Parts: sequence; C-alpha cells; structure tokens
Amino acid sequence: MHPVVQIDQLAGHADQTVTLAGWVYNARVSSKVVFLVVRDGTGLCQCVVGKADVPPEIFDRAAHLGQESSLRLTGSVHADPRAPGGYEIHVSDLQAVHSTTDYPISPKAHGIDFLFKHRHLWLRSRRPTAIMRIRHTVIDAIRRFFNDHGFLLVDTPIFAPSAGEGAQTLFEVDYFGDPMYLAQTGQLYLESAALAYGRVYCFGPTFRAEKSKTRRHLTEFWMVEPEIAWAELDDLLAVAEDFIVSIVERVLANHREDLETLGQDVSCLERIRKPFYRLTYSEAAEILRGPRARDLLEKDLAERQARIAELTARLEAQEKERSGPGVKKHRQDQLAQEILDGREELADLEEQVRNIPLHMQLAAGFEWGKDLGGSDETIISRLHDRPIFVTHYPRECKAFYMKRDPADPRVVRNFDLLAPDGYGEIIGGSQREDSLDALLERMAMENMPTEPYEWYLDLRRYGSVPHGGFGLGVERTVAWLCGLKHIRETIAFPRLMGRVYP
RNA sequence: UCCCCGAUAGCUCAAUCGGUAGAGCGAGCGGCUGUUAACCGCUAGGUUCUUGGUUCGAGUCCAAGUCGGGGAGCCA
Repeated sequence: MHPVVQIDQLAGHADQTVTLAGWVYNARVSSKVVFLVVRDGTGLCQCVVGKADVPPEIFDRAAHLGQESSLRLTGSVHADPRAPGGYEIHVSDLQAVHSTTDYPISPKAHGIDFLFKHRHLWLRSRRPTAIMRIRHTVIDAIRRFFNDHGFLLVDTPIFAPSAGEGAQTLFEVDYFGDPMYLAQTGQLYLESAALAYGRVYCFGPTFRAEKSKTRRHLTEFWMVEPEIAWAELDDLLAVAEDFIVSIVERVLANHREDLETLGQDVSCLERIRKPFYRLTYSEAAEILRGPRARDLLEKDLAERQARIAELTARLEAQEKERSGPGVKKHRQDQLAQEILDGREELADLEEQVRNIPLHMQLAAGFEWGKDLGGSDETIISRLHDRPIFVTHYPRECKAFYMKRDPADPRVVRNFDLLAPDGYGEIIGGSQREDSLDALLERMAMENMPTEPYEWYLDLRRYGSVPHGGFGLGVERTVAWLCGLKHIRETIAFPRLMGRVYP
C-alpha cells in the first residue's frame, strides 16, 4: 500500500502513485469505465476505473459501490482540466471498507426539514462543508486577534446563580435542589477579570430561552466577549472595527473557493474596510423618521412588486413548457428546479410586500426612547454599504451596567454594530458604569436586589477605572460572511425552539 | 404569545369543477468508451399527517389537533 494522501495535497503528487481513503460522493457507471467522485473531508477527487486497467472483480466492485461507501483506493495522479479539483486518479486497486446502500441524501433537491433531520449525514455534503470550514477560520481569527493584542483568556462560568434582568430568557436547571440558570453572558465576571489583568476575553457557548422562530436566532450559540480596562467608548469602537476587519481579511484570504461554493459574492466582503459608519441613536432615529427611510421602503416595495409580476409570468411560462409536448428529460429537470426556486422567491417576496407597509409605519412613527426593532436595524443597514456603529441609546431601554453619558444623561455610552445587507446586530457592547453611586441608583430604579451583586459592586469600591467591552455572535457573523439566509446552517448541530434532533 | 403558509411513494413535487393517486430522482436489474446532479430501458415502491364532519363519492370542502416553514415581539 502506498502512503495515504489527502485530496487537498494531490497537487504535490502529480504523476505519482498514491492511496486515497474516503467515501463515494457520487458514481457514474458505464460498461467500460466507472467514475467515482471520492470525498475525504479535504476535497473531492474524481477517480477513474477503466475496465481494461484492473482485474474484473475490482471493476465489478467499483461498479456497485453505493453513495457514501467507504473505501481505500490506489492509483496514479494525473492533472486533468476536466476534473473538479484539477487532478484525477487512474485507479489500479480498490478495497471497499464498508459498502453502503440506500444513503438517504441523494444528489438531487431536498427540503430543509429533511436535511436537518439528517444533519449528522448532511454535514458530509459540499455546502455544509464549506460553511464549517469558514466557521473554523472565523473562530481561529477571533482567537488570534485577541491573543495577538495582549488579551488574556478567562473562562467564565456557564452555571449562573442569579437571573439578573430578563430572567424569562434564561434556561433554568436544577442545581442540587436549587434553581440555577445557564449563562447568557460572561460579562459581569469578565469585568472582574479585566480589573485584574487589563485586557481579557471569554469565548464559549451561551444560552437564550427566547421563544424566537426566526432566521437570526438559536437557543444555543457561541459568543466571544472582550473586556478592556482603561477604555472608553471610542477605544471600544476602534477595537471592534479592527477586530471585524481582521476576521473578514482571514476569510477572504483562505476561502475564495468555499465562498464560491456558497454562491457568496466576495465583493460584498471586499468592501468591509475601515472606517465603519458611526451614528448616534438620535441620528438613527432621525433617519428612520425622515425621507431617506421612506424612499428606500417605497423603492423596495415597487421593486418587489415588479419582481413578483415578472416571476409570476416566468413561472406560468415555465409550467406551460414543462407540461407541453416533446420536452427533453434534462430540460424538465432544469425547469422543475427553476420553478421550485421561483416559487420560494415568490413566497419570500410576498411576505416582504405584506411587511413593508408595517415597517414604514414603524419607522415613520419611531419615538425617541424606544429600542431599535429588527426592521429599523434593517433599514439603517440597507442605507449603508459598510458596517455601522449605532451609539448612545436611551438609558431606559438598556441594561443597568451601562455607563451613563456625562454629556447627555438621557443616554448611555453603548454601541451596536449592524452588519450590512440586513444581517442585523452582530456586536453589542458598552462602556460600563464605573461609579458606585450611579450603579446603586440604577439598580434601585430597577428594583434589583444588591446582595447577589456585592462582588460586582466591589469592583467599583476598589480601584474602579473606566472600562468596557462587547460581545460578538459567532453564528450571525458566519451567516453574514457566507451570505446565508438562515443562521441554523452555521453550526453543526443547531439548537432551535422545537428542534433538538440529532 | 400572535399572524401567514404547508403536510401526497425513501426524496422533490403533480393531481383541472369534489369523480380510477402520477412524474422525476433514489433503490434493484439490464444497456452504453470520458461522465460532470450523466444518459436510455425495465421492476418494485401509497393508511394522501391524525381525529371527526359534509357528500352517492374527499388528496381536494368544513372543524379541531399534531408537526414543520416564514414573520412579529425579544435578542447576538
């Protein structure tokens, strides 16, 4: 047996004989030649078994390998422009390790429910593979950024004894007979670590019991949270900006091919440069109420209605062609797929058309003091071609620990980062309240008990300094960079309301 | 919690006005010298989500439920 070579290393073995260990991704069989597209986790490689080149039993074996059969094969590596990876293998020997029949995920179309019920197998397919590879790079870029900028990793607890604010969004667990909660942030603990070590971060899973069924929500997701001592709002924005740019650069440098597999336009990512836009909440509110938001939505509405008319006509013609006489099989297949895609787009558009008037109403009637809603964020982000920081939200709609702005006591020194193209909030952060009195006053306003927070208040009693941080949602970031419609594809085994299998 | 949509073969979907449940893919067998979701022929494959109702007759109409999808709120 020759040494086992990974498919992504084949270029270094041209004209040599190698062994491949992998699975049958697809097979095409004719009387004199079998084409096996083999998958090994690093790529796809077409392996050619010629009837004249191998003993009859090997040819017969190759001709009857079901999709996802595992195998080892040996052959010579040839450069071939017709092959998907640029190289193909002319097989001289082949062993089936496990012969598979009835693999559930065929090369043709499947519905999303079916695919997620088979997520344990679907991970093998091209699209999930591309996404998981990009996710890996995003996480590596996150860790590298903080490790290279003097941040110390401090892991914060997942069991949180106190519900704090928003108890209804926490999962309760039984902790030796007492109620405990799965943490939805490590931030308070991280503040303690920041005052100990200066620059720190935590990175782990986080849990939200929100009953959200949207394309932006999971009940379990990964969040990275840096926290920085001796930092004010502007310092935090600068870090967040460099941070995002470094992630985007890494993805662009390593994943052109994967992005192409996903149909993502890389020019969207190439536009992500410093400086990002900076808006205050009040400026954002003005935009929402003003003519730019209204014009955008009116234009959206008109464009979508035109597109609906165009699609409806196209679908009608395609359905007529499909049911008409003398249509070739291949063309029928093509039409069927186009009709399905068209209908899905149509349903999406019709929902949007129903929602736009409501969004217009919400934006036009936006009152200072309310938090920005999902549709408001979409409007703001659609009016800009790069990410946008929205800062200085009204104090009432934000958490107790955020630093009140000395220049305008109605607002706090916080920020959200909105990704372009309606991907929504990918970062939320703030400078923290460092004055003991201000913090106590705010906690009293919210009727919060102080005992569980004595340790947190100690941070303001012993050497308090300006500090702050932010949290970045990994899955939303990956969805944005990959151009995915739904966040559930960005994690191997998504946990959603009503979906925990597998 | 609220609003909209859906459930038919293993998968993706058809089935006109309420009148015998179909196609492609997948599977099995056969054919084909290089295929790119290959192609061609044959075979097998159904409790039309559940319960109840209307009707001579229900995949189709009505009611309730279950599950799923999309959206609102909430959020990263």
